[in-house]
Amino acid sequence: MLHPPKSKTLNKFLQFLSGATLMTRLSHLKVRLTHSQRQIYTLLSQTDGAMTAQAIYQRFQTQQKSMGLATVYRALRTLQIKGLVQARAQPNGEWVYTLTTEDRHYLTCLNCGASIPVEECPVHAFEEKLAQTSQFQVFYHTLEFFGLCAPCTQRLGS
Amino acid sequence: MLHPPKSKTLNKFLQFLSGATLMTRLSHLKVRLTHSQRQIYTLLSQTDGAMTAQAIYQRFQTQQKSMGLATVYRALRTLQIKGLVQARAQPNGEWVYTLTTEDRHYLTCLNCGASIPVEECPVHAFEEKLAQTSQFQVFYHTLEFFGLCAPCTQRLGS
DNA sequence: TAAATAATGATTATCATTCTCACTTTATCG
DNA sequence: CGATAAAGTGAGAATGATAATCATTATTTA
Repeated sequence: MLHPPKSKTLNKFLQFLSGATLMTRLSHLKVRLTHSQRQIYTLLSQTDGAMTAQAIYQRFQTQQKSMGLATVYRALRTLQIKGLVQARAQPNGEWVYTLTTEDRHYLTCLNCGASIPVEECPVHAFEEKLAQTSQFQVFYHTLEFFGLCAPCTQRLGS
Repeated sequence: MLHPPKSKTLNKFLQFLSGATLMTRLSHLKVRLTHSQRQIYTLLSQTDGAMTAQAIYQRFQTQQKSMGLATVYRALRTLQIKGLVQARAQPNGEWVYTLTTEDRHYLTCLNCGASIPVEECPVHAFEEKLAQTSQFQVFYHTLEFFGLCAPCTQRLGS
């Protein structure tokens, strides 16, 4: 049984969700978010681009009510398991976090680490099919092309 | 760790390459590999599945001629820039390395970290088109679906 | 309201990865 | 060839992001 979301934050966030994955994500919404989780979710929704856990921590340090570093990591993990937030590893090893509604297709340079978002994506239909045919509950996917960007190709000679 | 065994020799490896990306990778094969790089390449070609840098280091420790840890990391980075080796971040933060000929499509559970290879892939054509229309030199791509595996979905109640 | 449960924060611990620097090997070129 | 430059290597230390600990506080549940 599904409890309908009641808070305004959740309603706003629902506007982001669409399509077949909506139901799977909704099933997780009945679990209330803690204060910290909601704060982080709100921050990510207001931020252009991705943030590292450390950056999120720093941001809350500058506010009246700070948030412990451990809480940031715990909340991010919980938000991921709820399907609301995704993590992506950068070549330098740091993880960046975004809402699962953000861009998630990149050209990533193996040399300088630059990540260029790709607009097009041929796999949304595949994702839905996969979610139906496998027991796996798909929240989001990442399609990443690795190689060398033009400047680095030139710089390295080849 | 979770990859099915694949073919290993350089000749066989070349069979996997096709179309536009073949030339770009061949251009890198001309560059000589150092002794360490070749050793790591050979090890990966003889290993089923992916290895962490630490595991590679350990493996060479047990042999007569050991290899420094820094060298392992340096060689892996160089092999990546040459387009011969790919790295993939696991949810626990560790990186695993495989030849760029291995499977690279997964269902990854956000809770337990299990990665299940997916055979099908709808983006190979897209990759070639992308390599031609962008200045980016594509070595390989990763298509990863994140969510919860069946056991974890049940375990977490939902 | 009281007891049970979950979340939090300050701190410490962990550990994969990178850096440093002295040394060795390989490449370049007169 | 030899000399010199350039690149690669290894041992160990430093880095830094993330996880673990544990006492305390907030939130649910009955």
